[in-house]
Amino acid sequence: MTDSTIDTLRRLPLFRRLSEGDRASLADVAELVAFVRGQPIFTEGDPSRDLFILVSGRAKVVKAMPEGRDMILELFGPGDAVGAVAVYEEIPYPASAVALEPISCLRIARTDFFRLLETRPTLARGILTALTHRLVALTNRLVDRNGRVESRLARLFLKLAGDLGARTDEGLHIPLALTRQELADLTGTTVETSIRIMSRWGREGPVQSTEGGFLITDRRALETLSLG
Amino acid sequence: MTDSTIDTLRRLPLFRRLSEGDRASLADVAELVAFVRGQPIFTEGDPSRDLFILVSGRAKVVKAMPEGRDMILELFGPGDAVGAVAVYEEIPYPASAVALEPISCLRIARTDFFRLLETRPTLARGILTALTHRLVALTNRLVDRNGRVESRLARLFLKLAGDLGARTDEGLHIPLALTRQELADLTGTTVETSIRIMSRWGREGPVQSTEGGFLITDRRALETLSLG
DNA sequence: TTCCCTATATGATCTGGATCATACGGACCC
DNA sequence: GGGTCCGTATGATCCAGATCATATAGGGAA
Repeated sequence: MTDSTIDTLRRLPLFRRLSEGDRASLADVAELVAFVRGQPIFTEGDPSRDLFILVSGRAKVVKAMPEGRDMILELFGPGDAVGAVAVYEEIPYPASAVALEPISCLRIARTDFFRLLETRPTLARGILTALTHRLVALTNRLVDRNGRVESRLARLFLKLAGDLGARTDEGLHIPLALTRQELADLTGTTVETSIRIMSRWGREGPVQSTEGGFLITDRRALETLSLG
Repeated sequence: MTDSTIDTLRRLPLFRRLSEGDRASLADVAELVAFVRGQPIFTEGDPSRDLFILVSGRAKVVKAMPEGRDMILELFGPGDAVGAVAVYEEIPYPASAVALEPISCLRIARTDFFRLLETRPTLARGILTALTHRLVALTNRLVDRNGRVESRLARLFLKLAGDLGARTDEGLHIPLALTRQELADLTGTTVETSIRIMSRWGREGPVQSTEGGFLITDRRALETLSLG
């Protein structure tokens, strides 16, 4: 397993600049684990024993709101460290992480993580960068919660398109199947409202639902909507 | 100036654990500057040349929304580093920082900041901790934006009380003068709504406005409201 | 003093979207 | 086959709070 783990590490931006020795010692303590769609990686309130680094697939970090509603705090993709803050702060996971599709990730125990941090300064630098990026992203999420729901949904699809959109002859394809509920959790609205907008868009508008994802047929219209 | 700067550094949590030598080299590059209430420390879009560390007083970080409305992203107090992310990422300030009262802070130029980061690993560790704390705080801000406006306002006052409330015989006193507009910017509502709630609370409710701040007369009632 | 500007205050509307209700197709299981 | 989920869909109703409008009390500046 160790050899393929080293290969995996070599492909992740976070670890690409490490020396071979660093990567080897990291591979020693990292274990490759897989999850199916909908499976929790960890659950809100659990003691944070492990840090996870996404290798393939996407995951959501959700926080259960007091009224029972869920709120999606972040979407993670390959190379992102999930649960890093909880592990670093030695607090229980403040939110749950759930696989949005079949994923694989590296699991690193807290104790190993801290040992690595002490012995590999370059790793600390990489983590610092990752954290500042997440701070910027979270700030944007805060700002994004303003305006009409339709604008927020439009902005969400523009962001998804930027992150993982693939040009096809029919338009921009987003290969990520999100339920209307998940769209609602991402934009801070209710299922009914997200369904209403999505079905209207499906008829006349700029985004179609496809099996396994979405298709943006009119990016320009989406940009106009995102401002309103 | 350097001597008093070292004294100042010794009192900030972020730098308390540094060696005397570390502090001396930091004091060499830090300059103590003052701002009056309402004065911008830096402005959104400006190139991020300097990092600021608040020594006394409070400041707000605001982002101008497209519709002209302002949004307060964070409140900073003594010991907090303002503009750290922009400086570290070498991007223009993504938001403005404005003094909420007469403040003083240390200004450190980007180049000096990076030089310090390289030569003083303990400093990097301290910054890492500060960043994770801010991540947690920002996440809470995201979650806090749910529920009725009155609940959000109640939660805001409970947080302010926890941060800087002082017990008096009449109740918990918050020595920070925020305008109704700033309360609105913090809770994501309009001036009119924040004025309505504050004047109702002033008559019958749990929070009174005083010169120079607020007085919480019924913390229990505020906690009840914060859940609604 | 008068003028102007800002913060606070309060009333009168209007509406986006939450809430409640009902319905329908598909997947899975017994 | 007939249940029982779950995701999607759509209509009907309702209300918190945005918006618009107007008013009053300081606080400077001239």
